[in-house]
Amino acid sequence: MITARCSNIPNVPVLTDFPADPRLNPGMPLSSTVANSYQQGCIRMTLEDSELWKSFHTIGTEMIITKHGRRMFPHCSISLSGLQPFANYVVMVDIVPADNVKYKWKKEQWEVAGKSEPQPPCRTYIHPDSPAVGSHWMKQSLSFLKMKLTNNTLDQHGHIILHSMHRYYPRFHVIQADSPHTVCWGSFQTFSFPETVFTAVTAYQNPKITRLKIDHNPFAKGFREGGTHSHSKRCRSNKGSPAKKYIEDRKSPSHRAAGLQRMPSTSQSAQVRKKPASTQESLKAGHLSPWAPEQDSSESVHTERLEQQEYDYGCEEQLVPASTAYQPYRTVEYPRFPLPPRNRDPAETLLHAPPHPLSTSEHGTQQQEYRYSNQQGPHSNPADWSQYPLFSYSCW
DNA sequence: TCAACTAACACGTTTGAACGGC
DNA sequence: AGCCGTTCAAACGTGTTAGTTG
Repeated sequence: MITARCSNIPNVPVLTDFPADPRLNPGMPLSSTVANSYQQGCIRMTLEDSELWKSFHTIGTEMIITKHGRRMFPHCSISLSGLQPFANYVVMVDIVPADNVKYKWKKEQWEVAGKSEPQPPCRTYIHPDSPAVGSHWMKQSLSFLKMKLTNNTLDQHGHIILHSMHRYYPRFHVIQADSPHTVCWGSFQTFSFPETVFTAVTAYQNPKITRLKIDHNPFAKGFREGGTHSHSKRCRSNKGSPAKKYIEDRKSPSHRAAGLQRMPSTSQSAQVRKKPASTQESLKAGHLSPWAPEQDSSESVHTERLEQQEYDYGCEEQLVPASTAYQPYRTVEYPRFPLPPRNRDPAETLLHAPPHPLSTSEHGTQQQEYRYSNQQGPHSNPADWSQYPLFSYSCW
């Protein structure tokens, strides 16, 4: 079930424990009808590990943020198709608020705890392979494994700055550009996935999330054994540990004969290719939270409530059901300057200027500045446009 | 008093340099 | 000399926990 659609707002999933009052959820997507303005040759994006994401989403994904930066788990990994093989593209991610409230964990569930904090400086993580030709991007999946989240607003490492106890979702941008420094001239498309919404936390609140992470995150294997991961449990001998066995296995002749070697490191490889059985088991075990989508997220992204919303992010964005490759019903192109010949009304293009995640009603000024900049043409120097979230951060 | 946050901790995984064999 | 596979230690990433902060 494809649910891509056109709208002026970020597309986020519907979480049924969100407060019913739409004023508390201005970031919720509109349930607009699917447009038929399919554009030939437009880009498809697929979320890798969508089953894993769904497993977390079902419970209510939480992402740890720390002062020094913490990776996401599950991490963002996507695959692309429909790019022009020999054209250069820059792929980037930013993380934007899913709504304008903050939450608290109370009595085993999330509750609204008031209006959101002023948004921290929004940063963009540019995929380290950028820029690369379309054939490169389409060759294999793109992993944003090394992207880190922090709650340190003074962070100097370029990590994505978020507020704890707020909900966010990642947006993926594909920009046709020869350099990250020219992305502001490139035509770009924005994608988001309904199951990637998460709550930023400094410590896990929902124990189900902890268990799920321990089950799937290789770095958390030290916490797998036992129901409670007490300190005493962790202080155990290395004897028979997975790592020890791993080293021993690699030494054994059978290991060599079987060709079991350490995989070459690559930033492109998806960490979790197959959903372990434990995920399904945990789902079967009744880990369905009251706010979980009760059906495939690709079918759950529309709600009536959303139709009431008018939330002007000044952008268009494609909502991508993760279970299938995205089939664009409508694409958004932000043309270069000077404009290449396109069958598009330039005035319309300006209306769809790249979104500023802060461009909520509270941040209308910045949004206006952004649009103004686009209308005026290229910025004179990087410093001019680095204030805008899409161009503020690169990771190479 | 309580919720949120921080740093330290121990453990597993990843990385990459060094080494040896061909 | 160059390639390939193996080894291994250091660096990194993880969730937990106790203490701190507001």
